[in-house]
Amino acid sequence: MEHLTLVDGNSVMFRAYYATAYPGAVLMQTSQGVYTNAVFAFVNMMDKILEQTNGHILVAFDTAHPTKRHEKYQEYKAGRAAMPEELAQQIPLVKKYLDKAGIKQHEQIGYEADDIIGTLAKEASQNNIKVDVYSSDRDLLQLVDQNITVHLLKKGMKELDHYTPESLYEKYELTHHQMIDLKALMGDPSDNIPGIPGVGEKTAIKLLKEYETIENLYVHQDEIKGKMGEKIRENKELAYLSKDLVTINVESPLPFSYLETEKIKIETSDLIDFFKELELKQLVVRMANQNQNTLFKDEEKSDKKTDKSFSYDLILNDEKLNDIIFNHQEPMSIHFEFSEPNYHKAELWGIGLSNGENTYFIDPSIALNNQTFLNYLKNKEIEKYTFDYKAIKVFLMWHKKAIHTISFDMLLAAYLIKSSIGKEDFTTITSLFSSIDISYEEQIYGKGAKKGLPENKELYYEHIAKKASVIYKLKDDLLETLKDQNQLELLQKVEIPLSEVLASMEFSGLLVDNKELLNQKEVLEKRINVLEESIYKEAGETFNISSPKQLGDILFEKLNLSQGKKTKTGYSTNVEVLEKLKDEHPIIPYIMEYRQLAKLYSTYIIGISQSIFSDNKVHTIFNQALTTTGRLSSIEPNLQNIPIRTEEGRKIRKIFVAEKNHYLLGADYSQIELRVLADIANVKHLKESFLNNEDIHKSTAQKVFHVTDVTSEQRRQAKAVNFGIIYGIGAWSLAEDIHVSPKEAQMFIDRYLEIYPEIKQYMQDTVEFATENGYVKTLMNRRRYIPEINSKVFMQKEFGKRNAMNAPIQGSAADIIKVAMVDLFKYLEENDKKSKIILQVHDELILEVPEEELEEMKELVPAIMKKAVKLTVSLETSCDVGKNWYELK
DNA sequence: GCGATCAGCGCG
DNA sequence: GTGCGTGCTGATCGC
Repeated sequence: MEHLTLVDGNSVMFRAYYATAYPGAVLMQTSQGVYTNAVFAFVNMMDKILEQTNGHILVAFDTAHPTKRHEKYQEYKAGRAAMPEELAQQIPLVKKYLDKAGIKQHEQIGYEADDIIGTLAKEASQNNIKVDVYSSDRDLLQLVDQNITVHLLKKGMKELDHYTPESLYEKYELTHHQMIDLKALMGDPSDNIPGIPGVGEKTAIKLLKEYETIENLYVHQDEIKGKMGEKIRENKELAYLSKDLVTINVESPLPFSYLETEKIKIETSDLIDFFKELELKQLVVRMANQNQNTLFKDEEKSDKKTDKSFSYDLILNDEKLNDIIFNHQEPMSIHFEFSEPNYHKAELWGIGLSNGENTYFIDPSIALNNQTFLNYLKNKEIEKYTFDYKAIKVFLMWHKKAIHTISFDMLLAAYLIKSSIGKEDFTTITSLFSSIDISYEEQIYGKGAKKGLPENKELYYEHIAKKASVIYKLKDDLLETLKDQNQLELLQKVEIPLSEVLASMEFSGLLVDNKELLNQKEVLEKRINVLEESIYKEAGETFNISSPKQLGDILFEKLNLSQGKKTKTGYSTNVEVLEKLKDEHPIIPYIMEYRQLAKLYSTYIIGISQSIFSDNKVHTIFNQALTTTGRLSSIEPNLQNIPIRTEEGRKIRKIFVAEKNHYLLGADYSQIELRVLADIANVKHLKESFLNNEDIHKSTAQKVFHVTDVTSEQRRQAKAVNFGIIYGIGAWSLAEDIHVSPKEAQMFIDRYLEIYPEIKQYMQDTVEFATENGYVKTLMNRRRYIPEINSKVFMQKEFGKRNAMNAPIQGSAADIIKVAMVDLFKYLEENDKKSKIILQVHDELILEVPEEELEEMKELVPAIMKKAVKLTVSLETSCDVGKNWYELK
């Protein structure tokens, strides 16, 4: 043995936690709500440290028990803020990780991690063994010697500072022996070590350079003049006590020696299983890859990877497929595996089929040309179960094939049970509802540019087949849960039928006017070029205007404009900051215009061009199982954020047009969220206003400001409050929004809640419900879990409250329009109408309508939307038609 | 050359 | 510390 690594476990864990728990951060959690951010960062840190070791390593921890230091000084570490609950929960997990990784760990009652590390380090050093210590606690610098290097983690954990006797002297001009005295003189507020009052780092270093040690300082105490001298003489006791407290005990009675620190050989699969449990996908994949490399030597072990308890049959030809389908004219689960998430253009990699007892992998090129199989898919009498039905449906539509009668979709069911699964994959969702072990996609197919079918075909045959079997196996459990939670109707009457609607919308697509697109592209290019020139001229040099960093340098260093707030990485240059600088320099208006046009150009003109298919249409994908509130989202391209608020941006809408002899028809709910609020909170005055068809912001302003004639400014402010209320408002941010002082903003809110007292009551009740049950629900029993609401971290808890207040409102509005879509689609289908729903933008629907159906649809669409759900307030809708999207005002 | 992250900004 | 839910872009940085 020639090298030893010692890690201050508590200190590294703290850093690991706070590196990922900066204010406003959403902490990493498993789908069950177990916090894992600190474990993840800790493991990453340990991986880096392990690369530097050759086998001997120990991680030391503090215990909760008092130490010798507490006996000597009751106030030791007093006043230290309690460890956040989110971190405390992860300590046992980190310890478990160390066990699984074969890394020795130690904690000892009466001693701190420092003492354990100090004792082992000195012991090893005396035997001429090189020691590396890792911590973020500067106290450990006193251990530095010829053999011991101390590595201090800096903020964010990306960098380490290394301290040897030489570098220590360079930085402090003190020897490592003097580090104890330095700390003793300065004190340390975080450990509540007093030090000498009035002595900080500067003075302490000066004193130690002159007198070397505290002991010698007091031999010469009378030589020191002035106030400083007095203080030093007065606080002799404190200085010695402090020195005693900060001195690491390098002779702690440990039950083992530095020699017994060898890393134990481990079963990698155990560690992988542990990471899987915690859903730390990155770590699972990393370990699996490392493992693969070592497995080449060991063939036996690689057999262990294939699951013995799972078996499936391969179907690679028509005869066998005919046979199988003939024998299984019964409900089965079907899984289509695609080469990429965009199923409009994806290849089909394989099909899984299962009836619970038998599971099959079907060659995709066989399946799509086999009439028996295709007949099975479109047989309306036989139920099928899927995971992401819409993907299969749309894929088959592109191939002119049909599929019918889906009675269960695992993705939608899981989403209704727990809407936070939105961003998770099949594997994670599976592990949330069962203990079935199934590989991550990345393990099978790789990731990013390297994604593809593995050479070992059985690997993906099994994977795809297994997915089908999982769908079948989990079906009854999930349906049972939905039934218990009163959500069966939401699945069967809303979400699954909605899948059909969305599939049709996506497949229909939205036609693009190429001439208009090109025209706008050229106009924008010219204007952007002119603006660039003006900006360079004003700045006196060329630079990248799109780089906030470079722009910040120009504005705040070169032109010396008054800077507003800062971001994590530098000056903020966002629109709010620019707005304030508008009159300070002529360059600012140019930059603001440049920003606007550059956004339109890159995101909408160029971005959308890239998503146009060969039919000259864009085919978006609506994600039906993503948002935590129940809304849809739209990607590739996102058609839910096409500009409208400025005239400049709104022109983009001209590029989206109706097909020949068709019109676009847009119908939107007016104030749907406020109406939902009025209904579920039973807000008397709000309901009356809606009943009387009043301008809701105006009537709010009349009541808040006690006036009959409302100024436009008053209406604007009332509108901001109305919106704010829906989001779970705070006075501070409302103040920002409507440019008044926080105090005035608070007055507005108070007045508002006096006028609509039921809202206040509703908000209280909702937060209370969420605190007790851990979730909130919508009109149609959609749930959103809000674990943060019971957090001890203030910010997290407040965030939870706002979510609790907002989710039922936003979610109920989402429920309503979903029902309307299903109703409308059904009507169009049953009555053989040619009109098609093509877009949904949260509170509006857009249809493509043939000329001959136009008058009918103008009546019908709003009518169906209005009566989708019966509330105690009416739902009002407006309706417009035009040849392109721009004309729908 | 790729992936992750940040700042910024578009929508309801 | 400070109003909800989204997706996409270009710049930047680390590997």
